[in-house]
Amino acid sequence: MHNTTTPPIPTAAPCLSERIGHTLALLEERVPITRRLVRCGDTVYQAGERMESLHVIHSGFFKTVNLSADGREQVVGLHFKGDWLGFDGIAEGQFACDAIAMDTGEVWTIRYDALLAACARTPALLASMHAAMSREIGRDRESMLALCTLPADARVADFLRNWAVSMEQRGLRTDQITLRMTRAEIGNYLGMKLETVSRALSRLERDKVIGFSEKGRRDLHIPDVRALGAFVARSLAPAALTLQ
Amino acid sequence: MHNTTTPPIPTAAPCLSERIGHTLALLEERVPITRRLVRCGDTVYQAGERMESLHVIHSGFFKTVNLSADGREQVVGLHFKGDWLGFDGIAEGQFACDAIAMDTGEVWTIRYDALLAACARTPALLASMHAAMSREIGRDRESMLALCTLPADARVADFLRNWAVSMEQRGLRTDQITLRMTRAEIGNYLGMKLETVSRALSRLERDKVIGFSEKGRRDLHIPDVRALGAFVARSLAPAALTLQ
DNA sequence: CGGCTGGTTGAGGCATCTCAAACGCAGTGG
DNA sequence: CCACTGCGTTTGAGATGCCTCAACCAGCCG
Repeated sequence: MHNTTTPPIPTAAPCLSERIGHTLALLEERVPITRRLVRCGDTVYQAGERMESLHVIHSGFFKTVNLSADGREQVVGLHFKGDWLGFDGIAEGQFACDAIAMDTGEVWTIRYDALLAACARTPALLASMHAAMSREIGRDRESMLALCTLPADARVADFLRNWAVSMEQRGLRTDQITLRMTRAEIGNYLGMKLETVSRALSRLERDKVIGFSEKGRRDLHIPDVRALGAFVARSLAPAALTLQ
Repeated sequence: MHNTTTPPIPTAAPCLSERIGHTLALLEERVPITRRLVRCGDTVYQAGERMESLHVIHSGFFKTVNLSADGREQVVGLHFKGDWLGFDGIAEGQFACDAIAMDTGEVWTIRYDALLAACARTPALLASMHAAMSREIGRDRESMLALCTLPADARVADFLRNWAVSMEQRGLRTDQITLRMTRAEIGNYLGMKLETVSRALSRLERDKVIGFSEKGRRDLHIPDVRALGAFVARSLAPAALTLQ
C-alpha cells in the first residue's frame, strides 16, 4: 500500500480489486470467520436484531432495505464483493435495516468484539474497515445527489453507470450486466415508479446507450460506459448546445 | 451539563447529550486538539483537500456540500454539536465534499494519525468514533428514505422535525428554532425548489403545525414536535381515515 | 391449458417546476 | 430623511415530468 507517485485522479479502479483481495486475505488470517452461503432472498441480518457481528461479502450481491416506523420501505444500498454489511448497527448496538441477498453468494461473518481485538493488533485491518465505512458514507451522498439533481431518465442511466463501474472495479465484465432486481425494486431504489423505470430503459435503448439481450429484459449490455455518463450530462443541459 | 429534571420524552434523547459531553471530554484529555473559531461561511475543509485531520463540532452549525464533476451541487448533511466532520475523506485520503460553517462556532481539529494512536490506547475513543460514523450512515439513509417516499410538504415537515429532535437531543429548546438557511438552501437539501419550500412552510403555518415569529420568516416556533410527525403521517395516507 | 408474475406502453391527472410579479428588509449614498 | 438597490421571500398562473390507472404481452410453472 505504498505509493511511489501520488496520482491525481488516474482511475482508482484497478486499485480496488486488489484492495478487496488484500482485505479478504487479511481477515482470513487474522480474525475468526464464519462463512455462510446464501441464496437469493436470504437475510443476512434484520432491523432490530442485536448487532454482534459485521459481515463482508465474499461473493454475490446484496441490498440493504430501510423500513420506517410508519411502514415506508426503501432500498438504500446495493452491495457487491468486498463491501461490508452492518455498519449501521454499530451506533445503537442493533441493526437499523435489513440486509438481503439478491443472488447466491457467500458472506463472511466476523464477531465485532473479535474484529476490534484483531484491529488492535493489525492496524491495516482497522484502516480497511474505516475506509469501507468512509466509502459507504461517500456513496450514500452520491445517491442523495443523484436523487435530488437528476431527472428520472438520467437517474436510471446513472444507476446503470454506477453498476458498471462497480463491476469494472472488481474486474468483472462491464459490457454485459444482468439486473437481479425487478423494475419495482430499481424504482424503489431510485425514488420513482416501476413504469418510469421501464420507460427510461426503453428510451436508453432507443438512444442506443444500452441494448437488451435477446434472452430477456433482465439482461442488458452496455456498448460504452461513457455513453451513459454522456447521457446524464446531456439531460442536465439539453439546450446548452444550441444556445452557446 | 447535568440535567436535574429529564425532559418530556424519556427516550434516547438525554443519552446523546451526555455522550457528546463524554466524547468531548475524552478527546480533550487523550488527544492533541487544535481549537478553531469559525464564522458563518468559513470552510472547515474543502473537497479535494488532503485529509490529515478529522473535526468535531464543539459549537455551531455546519453543512456538508457535495459537488459533482459536472457542476451539480448539493447540501448532503447538516451537523450540530458533537458531530464529526471529515469521515468522507478517510477512504481516498482526500475530502469528497466541502464542510462549511452556517454560524459562529468552534471546531476541534484532530490529526488523524494522532487520533488512531489515541484510539489504540483508549478503546472508548474508538467506540465513539465508530458510533459517530455509524450514526452518519444511518442518517444518510433516513434522508434517502425521506427523499424517495415523502411528498414535498411532508419532506419539509420531516426536516423541521429532525431539526427539533437534534436540538432536543442536545438539550436545547425545541419550541423555537431559527433556520440559518435560506429557502433555496433548504430546497437544495430536500430536493425541491425554493418556491416549493416557501409554499410548504406557508401550508404548515396555515395548519397550525408551525408558527412564524413576528421578527421575521427565518425564525419559527413549533408548538408541538409530535404534530410535525402527525403531519407527515397524514400526508402518507390521506384517505385511510375515510376508507377504513 | 390457465394462472401468475414481471414488463411494456398509452392516456389522463396531479404535484412540482418554471416564470413572473410584488413585497419586506437592510444597507448605501445622495 | 428619502430614494435606491439587492437579496430573500411570497404568491400566482401556466407548463411539464412523473404518477396513476389500465390494458396487453411474454415467460414460467403447476
